[in-house]
Amino acid sequence: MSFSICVAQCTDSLAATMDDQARIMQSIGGVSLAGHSVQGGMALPPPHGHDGTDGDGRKQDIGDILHQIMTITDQSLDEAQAKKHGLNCHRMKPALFSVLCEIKEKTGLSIRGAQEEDPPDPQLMRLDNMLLAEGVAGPEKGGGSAAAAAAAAASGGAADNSIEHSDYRAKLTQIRQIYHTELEKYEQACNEFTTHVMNLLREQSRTRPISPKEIERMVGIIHRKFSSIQMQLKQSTCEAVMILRSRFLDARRKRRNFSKQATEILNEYFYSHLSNPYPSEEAKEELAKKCSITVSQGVGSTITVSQVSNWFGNKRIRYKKNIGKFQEEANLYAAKTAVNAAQAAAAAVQNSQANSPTTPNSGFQMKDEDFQLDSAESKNTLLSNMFTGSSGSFNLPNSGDMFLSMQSLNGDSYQGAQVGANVQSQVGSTNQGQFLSAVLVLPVY
DNA sequence: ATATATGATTATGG
DNA sequence: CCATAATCATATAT
Repeated sequence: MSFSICVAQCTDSLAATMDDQARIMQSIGGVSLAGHSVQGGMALPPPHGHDGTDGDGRKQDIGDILHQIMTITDQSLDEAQAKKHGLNCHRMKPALFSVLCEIKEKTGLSIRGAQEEDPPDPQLMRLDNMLLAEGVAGPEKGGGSAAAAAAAAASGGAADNSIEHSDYRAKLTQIRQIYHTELEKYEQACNEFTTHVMNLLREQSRTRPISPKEIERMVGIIHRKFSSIQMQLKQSTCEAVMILRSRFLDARRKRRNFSKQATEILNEYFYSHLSNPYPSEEAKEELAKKCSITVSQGVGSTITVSQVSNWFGNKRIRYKKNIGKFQEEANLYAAKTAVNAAQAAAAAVQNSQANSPTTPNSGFQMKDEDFQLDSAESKNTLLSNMFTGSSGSFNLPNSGDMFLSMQSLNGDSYQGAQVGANVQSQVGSTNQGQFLSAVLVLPVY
């Protein structure tokens, strides 16, 4: 058939379009639009039988049509619009249209079927779960108000914890807000685009057959596209959260030693309360305050209550684990407190300023009656600690070492001031000497 | 470069 | 929530 042959000669770019038309033309057989000139000057072939007697003229007509089609983009929008309207109004249009629909229905079924409901992407689910777990997705907790509420709630007990985490939380909130904003934006854009496309298709459905299924498919494609964009968003959000988290954890893990002074204060408390090295909450707060005060000159290394707790936890366990290693330290600090106590006592008794060259009592305030009590307690517990190896509730499982070492130092049993006297004759190391001399000062008061 | 010290975190139990 | 014990990871000493 000459028509189809001709059509087959079309350029590749037009082939698909023309193929449809060729089939349509074939299927409508003898029906033609002959005799009805179309607005815009496009003339359709005159009525002809299919006897093939007028092949050349027909070819010429078709050539014209093709030419017009190919140059249609050269025409103005108004012209095209008018032409479209003209076609729409053509009296044969309903018949043509129904045929087109029919064909479409047949061919469309084969187009579809291959791609259908894809299972939920496991990776997407993973991302969703993670975002949910990180609190990025899920119910909005009100951003700033939540942070404020949390801070308020924590201000009593774990204020430091909240402060430590506050900027992490702030950043997380920021990420969440961006995420939600973007998500909403995408959602909106998706909806807008969908309705736009649907309107377009509806508009086009007047001139070309579009089945509801096709629209549905189109919407599906759009949604898939947008959900893939959303997945990218989720992915980048996850990434941001991960980076934030790792940075935060790194920062937290980054260890900075306490200042010498802070360590001294903590050690002093520890060894003066060796029998029960469990500072109360208030005591911890005070220690934290003291430590941060003494170190105030440095960078803002504010030692928090939880840091004090950490310190005591570590200290207890490490002391208990290897008492021998801490002996020197224990003696040192015991001596310090003893000296201070002695000085305090001496000062109190003599009502004068008894300054010792070994320990310029700069860091310690003796005005405070608490401290004096502590000092008194420390003397007692210290002595019993040193010579029994254990005391109070802070029981030491392997206190034998200590006991032995002390025994080697002091073979006698312990009896109050006598101990000091006995030990005095065996002063060996400077630290112990310091301690012992300090102890010997005790009877002064 | 290796060893030790140390602050922080985690797991577990009360 | 607090204590302990183990562990991590870094800081500092050797």
